Amino acid sequence: MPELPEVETIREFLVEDILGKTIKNIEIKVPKQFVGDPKKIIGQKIVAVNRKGKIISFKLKNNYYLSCHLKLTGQLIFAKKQNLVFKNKIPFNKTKMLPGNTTRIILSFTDNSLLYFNDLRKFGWMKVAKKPELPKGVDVISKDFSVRYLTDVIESAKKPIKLLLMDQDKIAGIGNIYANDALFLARIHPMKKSNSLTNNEVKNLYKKILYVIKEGLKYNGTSDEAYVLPDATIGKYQDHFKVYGREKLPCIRCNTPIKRVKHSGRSYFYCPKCQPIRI
DNA sequence: CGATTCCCCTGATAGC
DNA sequence: TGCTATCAGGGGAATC
Repeated sequence: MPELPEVETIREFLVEDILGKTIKNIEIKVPKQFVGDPKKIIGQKIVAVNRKGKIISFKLKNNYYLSCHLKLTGQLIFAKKQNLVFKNKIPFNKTKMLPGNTTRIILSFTDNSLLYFNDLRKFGWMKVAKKPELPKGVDVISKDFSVRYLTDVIESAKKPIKLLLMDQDKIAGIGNIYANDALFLARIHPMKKSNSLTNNEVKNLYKKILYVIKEGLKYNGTSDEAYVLPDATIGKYQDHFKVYGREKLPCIRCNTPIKRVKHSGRSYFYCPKCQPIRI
């Protein structure tokens, strides 16, 4: 599921691929996934490729923005021309060519290159508006995300710390993978009440959050499901998971089997020995 | 208001 | 083999 490292990796690739290009046409195959007036983007040059949290926004020459959220299974894949055969299999698509069975929206540019928005589960969206769609929270890799800010947010919340880390209205960019892994490295139980963390725990957690996000970026994100880079290659952070996705596998630190519990419809992964609920 | 559940969707998987 | 029920999950809406 695309979180900050995945979306930032996509953004960096798209700066190379489509920044400065002019949109020739848009084909919307699933109308519910596109919000706004598609005519507003036709003939417009892309003058910036931005990101905040998990949302990517293309700024257009006419000052409109095309924003995109990939949710669980969204993909943004670039092709220099039609009928391009990709070297890699595209997850959840039957062939190595696009458009595929999960292609929902297609942008074409005046140089005949294309950007495909694929999304198996149809939860993602694109939106055209005069302003970019922005999460309220502070972006994790912006300079506004400080120990001070994290402390303020944590001290004023009672909910489980993992839920807080994933709250996009507070901190933008962290999802289930990096929240679970950061808490493991910080040796904090994911269900621990936010306002029960000590100052040292918060400081340490801050470091571990930045560490796992940087690890995610270093490996071009996590491709354990649908996520691929815009060139259809895969990220590799899944080979470096700390606890996420490791239910019943030995803890990388103490060999204790990793536990997985469900709460509020989401999975919590943790090592019962390294992350005791009481400290 | 805070906490929890439902819902959107479809491929993978388990159960019979 | 083949059909059916269950599950995963970001985030907004509905409900408790």
